Amino acid sequence: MTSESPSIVDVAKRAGVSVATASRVMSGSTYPVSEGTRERVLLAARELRYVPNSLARSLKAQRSKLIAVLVGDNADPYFAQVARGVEEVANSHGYLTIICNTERDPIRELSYLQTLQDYRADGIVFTGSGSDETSVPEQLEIDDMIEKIQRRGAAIVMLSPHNLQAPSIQPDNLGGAYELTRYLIELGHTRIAFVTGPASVTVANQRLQGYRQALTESGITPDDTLLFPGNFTQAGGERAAAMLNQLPREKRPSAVFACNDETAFGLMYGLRQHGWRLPEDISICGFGNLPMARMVTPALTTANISLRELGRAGAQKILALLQHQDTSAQETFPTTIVKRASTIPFAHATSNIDEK
Amino acid sequence: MTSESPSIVDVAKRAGVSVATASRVMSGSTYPVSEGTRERVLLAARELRYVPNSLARSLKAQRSKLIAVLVGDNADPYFAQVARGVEEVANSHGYLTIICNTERDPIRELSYLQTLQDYRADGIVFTGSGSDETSVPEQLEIDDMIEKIQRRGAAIVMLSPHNLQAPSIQPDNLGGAYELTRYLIELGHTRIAFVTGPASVTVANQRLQGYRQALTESGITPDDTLLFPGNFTQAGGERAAAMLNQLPREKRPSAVFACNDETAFGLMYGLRQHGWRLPEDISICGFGNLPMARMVTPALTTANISLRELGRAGAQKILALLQHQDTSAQETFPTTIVKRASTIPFAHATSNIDEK
DNA sequence: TTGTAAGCGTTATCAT
DNA sequence: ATGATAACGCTTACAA
Repeated sequence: MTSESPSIVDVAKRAGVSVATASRVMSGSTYPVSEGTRERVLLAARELRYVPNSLARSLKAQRSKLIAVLVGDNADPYFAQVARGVEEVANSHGYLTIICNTERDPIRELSYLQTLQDYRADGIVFTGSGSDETSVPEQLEIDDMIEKIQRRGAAIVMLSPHNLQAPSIQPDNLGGAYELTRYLIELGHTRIAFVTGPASVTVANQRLQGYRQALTESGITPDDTLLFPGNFTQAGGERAAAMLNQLPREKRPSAVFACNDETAFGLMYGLRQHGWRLPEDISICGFGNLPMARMVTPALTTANISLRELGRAGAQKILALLQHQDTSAQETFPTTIVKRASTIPFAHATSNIDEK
Repeated sequence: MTSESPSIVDVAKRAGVSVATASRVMSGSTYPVSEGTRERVLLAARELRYVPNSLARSLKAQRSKLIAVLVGDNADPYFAQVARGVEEVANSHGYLTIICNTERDPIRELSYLQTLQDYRADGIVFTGSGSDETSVPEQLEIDDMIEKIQRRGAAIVMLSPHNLQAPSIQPDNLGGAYELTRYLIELGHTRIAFVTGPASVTVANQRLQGYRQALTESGITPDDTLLFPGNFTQAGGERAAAMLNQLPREKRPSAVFACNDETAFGLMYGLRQHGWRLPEDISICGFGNLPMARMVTPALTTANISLRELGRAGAQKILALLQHQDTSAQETFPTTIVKRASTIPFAHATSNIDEK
């Protein structure tokens, strides 16, 4: 138990030099040290199996070389990929990555922020947060905390829409949803349902807005009876399927826009359980283009977000901020729609044929 | 930039007490402090917005309250879920979780272990490592490193088979694969192909072994021409599909055991691209029971591993070890097979019908 | 080129 | 019950 890890003092002693010199060698300082002593120190360190203590180093240096990534849920492939991207860049720059699952709960978010402040994390990448709700008291505290963290010199980057005072890289949710809806309309669909995300989550509402905008522009009045509540999970999609199935035939939409891919997967599964044939009975699109989107049957039409790349970009922005390189405060991250088999022309849909 | 975070010294000054007293209050020590002073300290801390420095605390306490989880790739849902479970338990016990993507590369593994040693991580959960290759020089160094880490007093737990000196919780890969293969045999299949995992990765070979064992016991001689190389990815599964498709009709298997679910997904996708109908043309099973396994068409027969729970168990074992509670060195984690639509009786298979 | 010593923010030991 | 002080392991002025 008593782990007598050798410290730099031991190394110095063994090498017969001062701690300062030993430190200069071990820390890779540019400070001049004669070749002879350098080697003696290195040798001593090797012999003692010396391991520098990052905690002490960080304490002294006032920077931890720790980057945190706050995600809604790492078990969700969306977040898992973003986190992967963050870690990739962080690691290649000598940073460790701390992962925090917030479950989109402001209380948990706040608690993590507090802890990360305690640990003097150098950077924090936010994703899967962002609520429209400004009335929640925690939101104010989060605002406050974020400011404190930034004042300390740490960098914060948001990868989802947020009304906080921090640089962000935001996927073009509105644009993607708009394009996707336009595409459905071009296919001839007019009754297009929408399965929402969790209430008051900004990303979800941005997508809803894009959907509505496309409808309106095409002269279709958004019909709120075609809005079904979801929560970004497969289970939510399945519940929406049950509700769709309850609808009298003539009220059924010929297409559904699911707020994210997971929802679309659950929706497809649920509808099929209820005996619907896809895509004949209904066209479906998702959002995100998860790796499974092309694997399901029928392959899912969706909007691609290069999630791993988004994570990488987030981490890179953190690094840039830490070096006080001016980076634009708000960047947009492209989303491009991917047309696949889950959406077919209204002309081919059974809902259309039935009506004939 | 100059972040004048107040330290405990400032709090003490403001409260008009010694740092010792302030510390006793702030650290939640059991040491007696009069109610009056306690409140003065608390007030001062609040006014100064004092945030204890975990780095300093860890340095002093010789424990970092950091737990690391080493995964092959966090973008793989298998690992993402395990990591989620680890983080869940870690967080609820006041630990932060560091995530490390090793890409199953011993060099990267070693480098992470080194860094984690530097940071004095209290615990390390390994998963997605474990090679049969003992000849690789890095493997020896990893052994060495692990021992060093343990000597320091840190806890290490393996969640995949490993020939290292550390406690482990291992999913019953052999048993699951055995059961799954038995099931295929019961369905009447005799020509059962196997898509492997990455070469020399122990988990993959354990599954192969279970498959072989079941065949042999049923009097079927394992046929190595039915072994197709995979690598635990969708892409690997797709390549295997192409190879299967090349096979002359009479040499085709009537069922395939894919070494994990991702491979099975790729395989299904690939085969369908080549015009195969599933499950009529071939039965398929995977391993892992990822959330998508039930969503694909046909729903995938597979062996369930409660991955999040596995991660939780891993973290719990770390905590137990840190408190020197004796926990059994080697635990087995159950796998249970889940029968779904992707596997049908040989009697219903087209390969059988064709032969008639 | 090398060494001395102060300090990063805590906590624990020993006095008082 | 409270306080002074010495660590924890490292880096960096400042001296030599």
